[in-house]
Amino acid sequence: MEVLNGKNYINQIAIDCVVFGYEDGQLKILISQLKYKGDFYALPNGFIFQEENTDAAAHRILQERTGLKDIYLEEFKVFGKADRNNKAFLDKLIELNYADTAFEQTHNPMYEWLSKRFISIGYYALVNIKAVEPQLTEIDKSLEWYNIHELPPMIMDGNEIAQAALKTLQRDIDEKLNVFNLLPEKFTMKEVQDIYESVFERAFVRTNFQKKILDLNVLERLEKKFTGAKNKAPYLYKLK
Amino acid sequence: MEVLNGKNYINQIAIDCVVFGYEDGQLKILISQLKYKGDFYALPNGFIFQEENTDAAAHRILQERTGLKDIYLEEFKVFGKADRNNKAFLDKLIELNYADTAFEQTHNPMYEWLSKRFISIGYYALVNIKAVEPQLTEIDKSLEWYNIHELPPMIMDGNEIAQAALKTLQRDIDEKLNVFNLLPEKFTMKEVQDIYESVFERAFVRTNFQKKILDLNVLERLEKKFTGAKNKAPYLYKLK
DNA sequence: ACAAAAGTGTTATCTTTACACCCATGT
DNA sequence: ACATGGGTGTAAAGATAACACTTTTGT
Repeated sequence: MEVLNGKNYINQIAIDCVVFGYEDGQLKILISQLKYKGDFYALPNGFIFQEENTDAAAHRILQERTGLKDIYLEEFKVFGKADRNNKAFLDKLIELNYADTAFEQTHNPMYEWLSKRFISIGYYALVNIKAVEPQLTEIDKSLEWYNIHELPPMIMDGNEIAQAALKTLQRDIDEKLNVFNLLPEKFTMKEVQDIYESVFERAFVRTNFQKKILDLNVLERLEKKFTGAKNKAPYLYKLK
Repeated sequence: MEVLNGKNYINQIAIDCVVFGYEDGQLKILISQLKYKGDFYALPNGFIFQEENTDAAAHRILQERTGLKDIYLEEFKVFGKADRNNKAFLDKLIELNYADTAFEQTHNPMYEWLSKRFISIGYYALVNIKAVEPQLTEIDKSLEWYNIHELPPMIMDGNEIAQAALKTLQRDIDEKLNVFNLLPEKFTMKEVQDIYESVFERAFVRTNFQKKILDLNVLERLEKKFTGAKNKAPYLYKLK
């Protein structure tokens, strides 16, 4: 049983979260830039308390960063390569930030703890982006949304994890009908289609897409949405 | 870094394997009965070495028990409840086997190590049952095949893990085309159908099933298989 | 000849796709 | 009036399901 910041975490296991949101017609994920010299980008991540369900840990990690309590979450893959550790990242960070202070790597318990081989459990989350107010933790310089198809290079295998999450979403989206977690209570069909097109990186025929989604029989048609645009106003829908 | 039998394993992480095989028209999985008093049944499981990929660990665990080197394996789910530990099982085992020897639980390092909360990574494997020669490890009384729909009660959440594996197989089987890993090099269409019917617990119309599988365009038709039965001999197939 | 199981073919039904057409909205 | 995007309908194409029919095998 080891300790990080006085917390009783399980050793050598991490959780990495790929948080999907939808905004301006784009599918995005939440990425933190670390508040250290050097452009370090990372997925929201954290560790698991000894007496905490792994699912609960993922929820806690995301609540800290999004303020949201009830988040749609799915565990999707374990990342467990033997050489999967933070050493390269930590050494670079120390080199760029603590070069003059002669950082004691070999006997620093935090360095020891963090530089071990880590197995990470990948979760993906679908959130209503408007409901999120990104919360900086003590190690974040920024916490922002990036288009899933234009991600900055992340530390460790962050980019690989994000791609695997997207692939899982492709597999799950029709089966679990979880797209709607990305949208506010009321939404238009075009918004649903935008998300599908981002997820699958291809266009869908508008009219057939509408039919397919309505045939799922999970949506209730509401009033029209008048945007001021000079075209027919689309209907709003909500989940039944 | 802790030690079990002198091995350098990662703490508090285990691997549980659901090994599927097909025999006598039935889908079966491999289950060990432990060589202790009390009817303890368990999935093939083990731990991960510090310098070992998790996938490699799963392969090693299965090679020890099946003798097979190249096994079709898929990681499918993490089992991470906070109360997931071996305590109840170990205490029962000690009560039934070491009652008179006043087993020192509190300071026995093996007990300490094993009774901690464990996160388990679930893998499922598909093997040609004929190629397997179950190998007893030092803790097994027997290692046998059980019909997936008639499993004995296992220690921990073994039964839950097996059910989750089956559910994953239902999802994967058409997409990954991995059924054929359950069969020998040459097999008949009926054998493929038997497996599908076990996996989905429902009947398929024979003629349509044949068409569906052949339309996948992954099989090559070979010679007929004469069994001595008084009916038309079925063709054998193999993967292209 | 016959029973049992395997293989082929045909038709009906359901799903998916492509696209024509009409409708509402603001300038 | 018209450009723009939204909604409905229809027909063609493709996939799935039901089932009749034929073939092969050993007794």
